[in-house]
Amino acid sequence: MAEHEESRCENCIIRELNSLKALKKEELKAISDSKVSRSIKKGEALFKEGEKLGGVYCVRNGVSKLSKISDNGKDQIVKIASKGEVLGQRSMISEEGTNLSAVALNDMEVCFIPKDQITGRIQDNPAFTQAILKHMAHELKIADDFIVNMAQKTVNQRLAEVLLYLSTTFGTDEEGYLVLILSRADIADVVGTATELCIRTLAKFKKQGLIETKGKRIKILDQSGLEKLKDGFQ
Amino acid sequence: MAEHEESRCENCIIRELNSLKALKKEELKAISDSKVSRSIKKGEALFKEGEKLGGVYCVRNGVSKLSKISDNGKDQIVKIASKGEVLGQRSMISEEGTNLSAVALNDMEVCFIPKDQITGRIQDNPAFTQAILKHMAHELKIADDFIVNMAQKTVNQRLAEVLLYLSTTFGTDEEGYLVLILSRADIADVVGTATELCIRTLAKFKKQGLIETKGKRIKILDQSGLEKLKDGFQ
DNA sequence: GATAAAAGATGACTTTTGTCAGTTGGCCAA
DNA sequence: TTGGCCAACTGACAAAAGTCATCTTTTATC
Repeated sequence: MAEHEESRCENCIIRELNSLKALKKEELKAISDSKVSRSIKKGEALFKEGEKLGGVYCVRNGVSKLSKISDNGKDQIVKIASKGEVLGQRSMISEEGTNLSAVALNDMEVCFIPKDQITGRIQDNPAFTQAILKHMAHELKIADDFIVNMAQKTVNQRLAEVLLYLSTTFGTDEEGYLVLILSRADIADVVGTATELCIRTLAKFKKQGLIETKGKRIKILDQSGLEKLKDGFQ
Repeated sequence: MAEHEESRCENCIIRELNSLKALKKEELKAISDSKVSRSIKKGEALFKEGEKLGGVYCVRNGVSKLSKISDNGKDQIVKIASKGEVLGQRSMISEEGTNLSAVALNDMEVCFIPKDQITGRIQDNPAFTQAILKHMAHELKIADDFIVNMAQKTVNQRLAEVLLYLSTTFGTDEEGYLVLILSRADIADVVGTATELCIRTLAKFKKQGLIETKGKRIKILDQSGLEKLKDGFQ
């Protein structure tokens, strides 16, 4: 029985967003034959830190948080991954367990691609390897910037930055509210602070006319105000 | 006039420490012919953030700090690089200016390898590309861990961790003092705090019998005490 | 729609961290 | 030797962040 056209990797537009676009038709066909589609419900984990993965996950739909629990038991969200992102790639290449946990922030659809399909292509398709390398180099730059932000900026600045990031990355709806809705606790885990302080700071932003809230939904009212704040001009 | 044997890349043992070991004899010869050796005095910069690099620097001797100035004007040291490290590699691959500044912490000897020597090898030697990829994947894991530490740990914990890191990475002299001697300001810039708090915290550690100091030199007295501290059991 | 559970919000307080204004002490060069 | 300079150090205070207890609102479920 033939699968639907759009469920085949060769026809999947998602791959234009990641390193898989460097693969040839035949290679994609082989991957498509061995891949497994999976639905992940909001709140479910794709994998947990330390786990040995048998392959990578290509995100077709939905959003996932990648986090790690520090020695003091607090969770830190390191990245928010959505459509096109390939999860588990890094740990597969360095041949370790995953360093991060991946939990769905809303309902997701992912394709699981077995390990040997990826490692095989890294062995025999230099263009693919180079694409991953370039992507990883970029990720490393982002990580370095993140380190500097966490180390040197205040919660105020970091929260302002996160709100702007959510706006530019995931966009806003017709009413101007951020499309990606996170719990206050999750926002705090991205910012790297306690939930209470996150809530208080949001309330302060609201009082200052920078944002507006409606339940857990957030609307940015003064983008340039937030940008100034993030750069330290308070 | 023939160069000294040990100044040729083919004979340089340093390359065993990095991705260059994946190169073939002829490739190394070509690199050797185009490389330029350079001496950097303590305090001098190899490059500054934002600069476009014409190649990479392979560290033969000495230690360099890699840092970035945050929007608030404070410097954050992201990495301490020594013998074998290749600097500028990441920015070359992602074809951007450097994200970090590199400043010598003591007198250094480096080899400058022109850009096209590296990009050329990435194009035509898959083993080399894979070696860099694997290294970069590992660096990314370290960066993620760093993010979690900066975000979730106290200055106490982070300073304890830095001292242990300096000890295991650069070792101690006959008297037990850390071999790599950093100014208090540099230690503070690694930890991500103000110099005064760094000094105060060192004084506290001293009072607790965890360390001993003599001028700017530091000796670890109670390693397991520091390890407990770093993991949050104070 | 009632009820329980979870998430959001707030007050009061403590701890941690940052800042400013000094003093001390070692090192180098004239 | 002396003066100047810089890094190390200290005290006093202010600001930022974390914690705990409690209350309110929202959401989910029967």
